Amino acid sequence: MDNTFKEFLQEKGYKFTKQRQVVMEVFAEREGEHMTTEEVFHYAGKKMPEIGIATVYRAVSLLESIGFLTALTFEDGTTRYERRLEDEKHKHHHLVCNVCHEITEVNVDLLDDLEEEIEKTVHFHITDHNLKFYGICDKCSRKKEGEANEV
Amino acid sequence: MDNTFKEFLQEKGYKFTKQRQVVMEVFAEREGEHMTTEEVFHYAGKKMPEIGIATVYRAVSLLESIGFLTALTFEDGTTRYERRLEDEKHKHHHLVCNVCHEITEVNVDLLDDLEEEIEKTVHFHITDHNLKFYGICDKCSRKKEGEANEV
DNA sequence: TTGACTGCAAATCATTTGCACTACG
DNA sequence: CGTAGTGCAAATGATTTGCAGTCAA
Repeated sequence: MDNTFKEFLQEKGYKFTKQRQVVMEVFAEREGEHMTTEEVFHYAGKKMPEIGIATVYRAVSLLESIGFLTALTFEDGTTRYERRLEDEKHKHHHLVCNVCHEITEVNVDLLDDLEEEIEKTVHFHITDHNLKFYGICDKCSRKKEGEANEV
Repeated sequence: MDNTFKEFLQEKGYKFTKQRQVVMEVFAEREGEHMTTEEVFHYAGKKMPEIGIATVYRAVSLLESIGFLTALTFEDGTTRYERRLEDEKHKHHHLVCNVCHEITEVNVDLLDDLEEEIEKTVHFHITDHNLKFYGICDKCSRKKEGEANEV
């Protein structure tokens, strides 16, 4: 598995260093998580205590630029990263719970029609889009009901 | 017109101060612009040189909380504000040009169906959504063509 | 070997906060 | 008049950068 990581970097002309490896491993071992750089640093530190946070910042932004990661920006301004899956087509969007702040994913391809419509109407060449839904997840809304009954 | 501003604040129990007035005026005079707090500060300073940036930060976030403004967060992490129009229904989305960074607006209501679908499928109660399109605006793509021809 | 990469600490940038002062209601 | 609101400067938090030392190719 490490080998894939190594190639990923070397194909693009970057060195495969221990710290980059560690950062990549953190993402591989935490599929589905959306981590801030601080969080990545925290997990990376468990595997390699000497790693510096500046290095993690540099690694994470490098990995984003070469397509290993995708950056997500939320309403509250925080930036989080997720591992970019191989199948690029598979565009997904995020549901952000306002209570527990958990981020889940949904697949909706309907946006393609929308883009086409906009391109024609407004003459704007769309290359990317960003859709996030905010609300309350199932878990939290059940919890709320429970609390209400306790009164 | 100032009177509306005054009421807007006083109805919610806030004082109508000169600095808040100035900030509101800046937005009123720049309909359609999406400004960072720094930019608001800059324009406000022309009307009232003594105003402090901390006050502008405070004013802008107050105005957002009482519905006079809407905050927008972009991919690059910047937060910008736009004046919230009276007709809340009128949900619009943003087109962000990657070249000139100009932000334009589009109206698309199709998202409602999408939300409904998601609510049913994933059991997530959606209260808000955020959709942005990134690409190249008409103006910039024409400019690019021009440059290509110059070669 | 040697330039890319790293760790560290200092710098930067956006935003927030403490505090004494001011002015709106 | 009394308190919410302000200006200023210092504090904060996230991210970046300069630099001397290190290590992958």
